[in-house]
Amino acid sequence: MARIPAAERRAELVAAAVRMIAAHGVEGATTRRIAQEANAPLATLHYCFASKEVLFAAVFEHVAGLYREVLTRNDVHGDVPTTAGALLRGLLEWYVANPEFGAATVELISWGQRQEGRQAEMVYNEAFATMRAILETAAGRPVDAAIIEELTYMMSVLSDGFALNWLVFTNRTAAEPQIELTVGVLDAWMATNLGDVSRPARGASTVSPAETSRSLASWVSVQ
Amino acid sequence: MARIPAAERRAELVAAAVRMIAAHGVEGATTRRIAQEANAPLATLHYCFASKEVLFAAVFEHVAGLYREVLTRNDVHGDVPTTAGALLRGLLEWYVANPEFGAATVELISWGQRQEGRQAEMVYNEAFATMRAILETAAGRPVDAAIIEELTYMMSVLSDGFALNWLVFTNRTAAEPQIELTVGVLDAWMATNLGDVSRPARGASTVSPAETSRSLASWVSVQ
Amino acid sequence: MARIPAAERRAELVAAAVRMIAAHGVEGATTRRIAQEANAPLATLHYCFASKEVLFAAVFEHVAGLYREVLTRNDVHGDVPTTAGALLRGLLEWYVANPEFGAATVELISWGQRQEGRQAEMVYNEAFATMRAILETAAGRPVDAAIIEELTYMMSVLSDGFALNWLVFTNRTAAEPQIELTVGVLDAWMATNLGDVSRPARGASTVSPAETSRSLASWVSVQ
Amino acid sequence: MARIPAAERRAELVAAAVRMIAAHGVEGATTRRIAQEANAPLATLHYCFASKEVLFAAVFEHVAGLYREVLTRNDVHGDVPTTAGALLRGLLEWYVANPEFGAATVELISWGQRQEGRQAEMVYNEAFATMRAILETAAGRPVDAAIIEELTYMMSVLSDGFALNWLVFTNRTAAEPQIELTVGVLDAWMATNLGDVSRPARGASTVSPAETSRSLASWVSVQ
DNA sequence: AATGAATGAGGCTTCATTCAT
DNA sequence: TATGAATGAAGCCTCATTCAT
Repeated sequence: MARIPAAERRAELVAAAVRMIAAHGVEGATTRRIAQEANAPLATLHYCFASKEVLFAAVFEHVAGLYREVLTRNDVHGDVPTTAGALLRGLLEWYVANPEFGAATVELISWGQRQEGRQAEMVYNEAFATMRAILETAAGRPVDAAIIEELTYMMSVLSDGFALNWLVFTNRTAAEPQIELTVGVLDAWMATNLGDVSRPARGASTVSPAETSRSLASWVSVQ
Repeated sequence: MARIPAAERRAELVAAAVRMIAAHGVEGATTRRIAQEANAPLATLHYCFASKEVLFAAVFEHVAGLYREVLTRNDVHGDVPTTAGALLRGLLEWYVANPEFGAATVELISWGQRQEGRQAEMVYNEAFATMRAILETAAGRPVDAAIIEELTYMMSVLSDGFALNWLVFTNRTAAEPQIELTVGVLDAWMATNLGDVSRPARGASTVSPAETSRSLASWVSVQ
Repeated sequence: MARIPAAERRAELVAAAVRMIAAHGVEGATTRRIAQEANAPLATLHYCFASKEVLFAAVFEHVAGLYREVLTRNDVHGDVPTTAGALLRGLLEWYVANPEFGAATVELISWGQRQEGRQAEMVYNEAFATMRAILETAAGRPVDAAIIEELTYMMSVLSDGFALNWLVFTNRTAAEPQIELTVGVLDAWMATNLGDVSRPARGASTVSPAETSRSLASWVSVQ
Repeated sequence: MARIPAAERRAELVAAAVRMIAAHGVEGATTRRIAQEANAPLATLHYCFASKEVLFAAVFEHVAGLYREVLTRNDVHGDVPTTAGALLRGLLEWYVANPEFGAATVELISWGQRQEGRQAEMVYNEAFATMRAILETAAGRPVDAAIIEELTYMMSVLSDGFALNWLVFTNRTAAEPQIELTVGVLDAWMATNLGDVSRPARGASTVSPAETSRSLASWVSVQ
């Protein structure tokens, strides 16, 4: 009966939903559980959100916002490889620090993919857009879209793969070296491929070391 | 509905369960749907499997077997980097060729992680073991466990990350370059960390013995 | 939503309720829908009417008023058979012109019959009273109550039966002959029981004084 | 847990549904109430009927069957007017003897009219078909379809109108004279109009008494 | 006085499971 | 042994109503 602004109630419910999805999966995140977790009567959930679907849409927005925030927070304002590495590291550390969010995200992605509305895509696209913006700022000048695309794609692949593995094993002691390893993979790829604007889309780089370093030189903005 | 021995029914039910999980997710793979898909009475499901959980355990075994088979089928019997690249490529191509199974696997992993029995770990561990065995055979002799560990870890991270992205976008035209890119990332890392810089991403290694220097010298089996 | 005095709101809410009952039946005429249709906040409905039941009581009054109006409007100020026929015809044509209201009325009658307060009876009794008054005026002098009773009863039976059939089939092309037929039945009965055999069904009576013999002689006002 | 043949259970549920509809209206005939009235757990209702809608379809069939039975039982195998009068009287007496069924029927008709499937029409059409068959047999020879149509239409109008009035007032002492009156109305109309095959569809009969009796003579089968 | 916010009760339906044969 | 029949628990959602302002 406590009079709580609707906006606040909504936020509470979304947070509770994330927690329940993390704990019991999308399947187990029932309206009852979510409402109870939010300390609200079941009917209140439906007062704030017309349907579970609508609530979950808000959850998607929330998760997308979290990603944006994590990425923004980890922008080191360095050159492209440095920034990309920092972003990836930020994501991985965030997963390790918030195991529930990793779990919730994986659940949501795979659930959202079967729902109407392509909400899973939305989360990805927003994350891609944020990465892209940060990386373009880091480059300090317009850069080949294809390369940015590849870079963001690999960052998402690596962070997702890391997250799935972490979700399964949640081995805290292994996490740190795994982060290093994963970031190292991105670094290795950037060292080998970054800066080569004319690099063919397919196949491993055949760029000679000399060429690689030169083009890389024009990439790493000294800012 | 002809009376069919329980043993046969079990296999049918597992297959039906896999199909239903692929089609509707773990959430949507209800006992009713599975039984119907297997052309069996609902009660038969519980006659063959004590509970849904037990049925899903069998499903996990089945999926683990699929992974083993995909990996085994893609063993090119080359040196380590070549073999690792081929295994990864095999996984990614398998995901692209069977979009439902990618979805089903992700669902199962994240579901199994919440259940008793660590079944998700089992699937991973079995896949790791298979990769390890193949790579050790490729190496031709016992090798540093840590390096194999890193390699298999990265292969799983990359294939999982790829799978998740593919699950969301299922963009067939983008898939091929993404496969190249993802395999290329593994290559770059192997080249950097194992020493092989110029091996082409696809096909048998054309790396010259000279280039295969340093760490790789002790690694790449020329077979 | 501008603040509107309660008195005005009451009328709006009753009108909205009638519309919603017509459109969705008593079952579907929820407080929410009624409030929204009246462009009023939901709480206002309960501010204006203690309960849904009270609102529906007002709806009954409204419907009773509609009947009174339809009957009054169709008073042709002829003799008794002519007037009775015109009243019945007026009702039937009203049903045909307002299919939703026929539905709403049937719904309300059968709903009201289950509620406390005998509101369905009230609507009938008011309609009977209106018919009685019109017919007594048509007779031009006090007449045998039993005959008026029979006449009004049959008018209600015929109009209700017509309404129910029309409600089910809503066949516009069939409606006109059905009206003729139904009015014709009343005519036939009046002719048999009141003596007027040949009065045309429609328009003013052309019955000759001579034919208006027997019981009707004491009945039909020549005015 | 008592093992009851499904068919029996279904019949019990349908009967319970009719009783609940009569008592609380279609609106108040909730699955819970129906199940309880049938002494069955709620889930059993959905085991026997896929949905409330399906249950209600069965209820419609049941009611249609009752009508057929009442009509058949009241076939006196006389000539057309006698038979028609007997059928109508049978219906009215049935309503008086089973007030719940009248109530349930009115509810169902007005509810069914808003649902998919035109089930209300089905009930009517079946009743019309039964009447038609009985009357044609009574005529002893093929007769003008239009006249049978008019007759059956009026029988349904009169019985429906009677039922609605009875539903509202349920005045047992008034019922008997009302039955006489209602049947009398049909009789009067038949006496005036029956047998006139060429009678225009519109307006009261202008048939002279002589003509009427003659054509009637050819109608009333002496059998 | 008027209304956003909130809610207990109950709506229909589906679930995994067990019973009785 | 297999399987139709049956069911308690729980799913999401909407209802009329009341509370607090």
